[in-house]
Amino acid sequence: MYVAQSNSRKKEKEPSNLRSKESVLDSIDAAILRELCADARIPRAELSRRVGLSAPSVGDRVRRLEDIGIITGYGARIDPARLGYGLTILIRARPLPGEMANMIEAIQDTPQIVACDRVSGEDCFVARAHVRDVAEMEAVIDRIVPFGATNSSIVQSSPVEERLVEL
Amino acid sequence: MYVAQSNSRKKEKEPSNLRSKESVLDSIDAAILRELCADARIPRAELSRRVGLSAPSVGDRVRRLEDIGIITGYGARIDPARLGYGLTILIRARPLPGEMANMIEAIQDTPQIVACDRVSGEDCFVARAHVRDVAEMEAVIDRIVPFGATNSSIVQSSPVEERLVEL
DNA sequence: AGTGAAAGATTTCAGGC
DNA sequence: GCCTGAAATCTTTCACT
Repeated sequence: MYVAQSNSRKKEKEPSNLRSKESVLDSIDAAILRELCADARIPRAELSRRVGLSAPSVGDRVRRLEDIGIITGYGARIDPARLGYGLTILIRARPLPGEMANMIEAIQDTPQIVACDRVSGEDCFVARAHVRDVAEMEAVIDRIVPFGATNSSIVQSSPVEERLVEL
Repeated sequence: MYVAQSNSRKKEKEPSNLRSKESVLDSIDAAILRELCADARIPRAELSRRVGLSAPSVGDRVRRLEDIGIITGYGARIDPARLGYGLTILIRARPLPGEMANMIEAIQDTPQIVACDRVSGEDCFVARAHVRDVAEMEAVIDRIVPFGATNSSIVQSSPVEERLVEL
């Protein structure tokens, strides 16, 4: 099926600047996301300089990225070690039959656990916790153990620090 | 050894407001951290209103929290699903003898992997990746498989979304 | 630490290309 | 969609309580 797409009646605009309503990002949007992930509080003037656009245009794009849900918010990064939580641990857990709800509740009610995913496969949960020492690690594990099997590991290093997917 | 600490010559200040140089946070610091984690771009005036302190004082505290390394930075939160990465997967991996360096390199060079921890115990690495579909999941795994054993899971939900440790 | 005000930036809004 | 320029806000800093 052939449809003439060129030379149709339309305003003479740079085709490369056209972006479909909610799909892909152009290279400038990608640059904006990278800069905002690195520093959410960068001034608009500095941001616009780095991506090569005027401040109002950058403002429009940032607002659009927020509106369509690509940017969901802005947060401060906290160093748990400086708060006294010197150990980061990962806990894999599989609830006993009938204990799923109790295990979820125990995980959510344990403040040292800062993130938890439910995953497919043998393990059911993978949780991340920050603790002050091994004794507190044990205490955290003991909150989950009543409801199933756990397997804990101490994080030694992070070969990949939190980063953005390819754009 | 007895040293008189009360009634010594000092300015009459509220003892509860004294904070040692780099140790604990008072409840206002904790409130500031919570607010900034929830919204790093909150205006100072609004922040000071929420924590019940004047804007200059809040500014001082935020600067201090940055200076002593508790706040390490500010970042934008991105929704990978809106970028087309509809699947989040966790990959546990253990390198074959002599393949440790190659596995680390493969992990770091795979852009879909957005975080990776090296942990103690049987598994050596726990990586998080965002992929567009199962085919891309397979492609990511295949980049690591040559260097050791892997065990992959699909993230189904997150009972605990990224949150701050107790303060 | 708080208040109040002034100076410096930033974000936002016009109007035009 | 982007730019220049001005208005409205916000942040920062300073002096003083």
